[in-house]
Amino acid sequence: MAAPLTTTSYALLGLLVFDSGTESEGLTGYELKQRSDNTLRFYWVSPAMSQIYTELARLERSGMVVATDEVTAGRTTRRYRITTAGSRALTRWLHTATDEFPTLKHPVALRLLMGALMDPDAVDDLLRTYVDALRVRRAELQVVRDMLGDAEEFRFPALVADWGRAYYDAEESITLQLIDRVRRLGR
Amino acid sequence: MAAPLTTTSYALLGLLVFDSGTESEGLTGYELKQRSDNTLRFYWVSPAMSQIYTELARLERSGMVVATDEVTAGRTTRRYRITTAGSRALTRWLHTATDEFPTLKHPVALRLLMGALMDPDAVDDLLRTYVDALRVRRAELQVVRDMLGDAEEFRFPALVADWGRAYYDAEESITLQLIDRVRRLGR
DNA sequence: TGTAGCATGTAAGCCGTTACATGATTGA
DNA sequence: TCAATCATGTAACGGCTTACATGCTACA
Repeated sequence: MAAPLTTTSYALLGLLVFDSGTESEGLTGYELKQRSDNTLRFYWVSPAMSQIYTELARLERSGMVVATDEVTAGRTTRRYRITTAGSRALTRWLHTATDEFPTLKHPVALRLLMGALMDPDAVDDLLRTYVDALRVRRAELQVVRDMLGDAEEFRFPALVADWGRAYYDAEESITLQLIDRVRRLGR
Repeated sequence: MAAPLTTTSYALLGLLVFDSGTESEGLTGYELKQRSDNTLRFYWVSPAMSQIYTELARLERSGMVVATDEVTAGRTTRRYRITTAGSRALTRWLHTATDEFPTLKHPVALRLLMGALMDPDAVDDLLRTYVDALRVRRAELQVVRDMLGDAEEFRFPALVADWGRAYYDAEESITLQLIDRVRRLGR
């Protein structure tokens, strides 16, 4: 058995397996970065470019992907495709029961925990800034959701995008309630 | 200016500042771990024991905390208290506007993204297991919330605990809807 | 002509985890 | 007496980020 992959590896394999349906030449590291900025970032992380290249090299060494070099006038572009082994490994991982719970690092909640040390205005500011950021995020996700449409092949990504949207909506309404409660506290 | 602290450092300082109000002798690394398991873990992370000791040593070097050794018959216990410098640094950090957005690593959403590669039953399983885990978490947080009560000094932690509870509730109801949608898809 | 985007990588370093190592105290 | 809990640390290492380094291509 090969060394177990990280979740981020599987996420990248997921992007590649989606692409493989379309009979394309594969994806470059650069393109992979763009796709992960579009989708993965909302539910996992969007790895740094350098991390993607490192990961890709590792996946290639373990036979999960194959690369083909396109040499176009002095410049080499590497395109990666998922292999049968890669897609088998991915499917196996998907079917492996897991008890991993989502990890949340919430700097706003963390700060609010110490709200007693803050000016009331600063607390209000903190929460309002967060609501604004949530709206921006929600809008960004909406763009992605619109791109997915209701096409058969994008059913699951669309489902997850709807999930994300509902999550941002819930966060916003909770935060607005908090703003209210904090204001009443202040007086 | 000293080297800037990590968010986790500030989180630990927050635990220490809360304790300092009660005129205690300070907290041991071990106690700090217990407290972070109780609160921080829901909104940030609960660092490993070894990380807490490392962090504490660093905070001491930079004058944010002071340690006193209690030597009790062959055994040494170190208790840490926050210093004035530490609490000033913490307050400054709290008032520093930030645009950090929460980081979410959601293995369930990530897997659902690739739901097309899974057995319908496996997808159902995945989501149901998640709902169960959410309920456990919610119950754990409820215990913490009950401990906080409606005491003046725990107002903000209580507020944040309510936030967490509302978040788990929202996640549960969204996930239940997803289970339904996925089941309809399957037929 | 210059800047934004395409494209690929290496190096240094931090944060944090797991594994390892050790020993005292308390209560069933 | 034995297990759980209290208590403190070191070592090895992995994942990921930022900074650095390089150069082509398309377009305004």
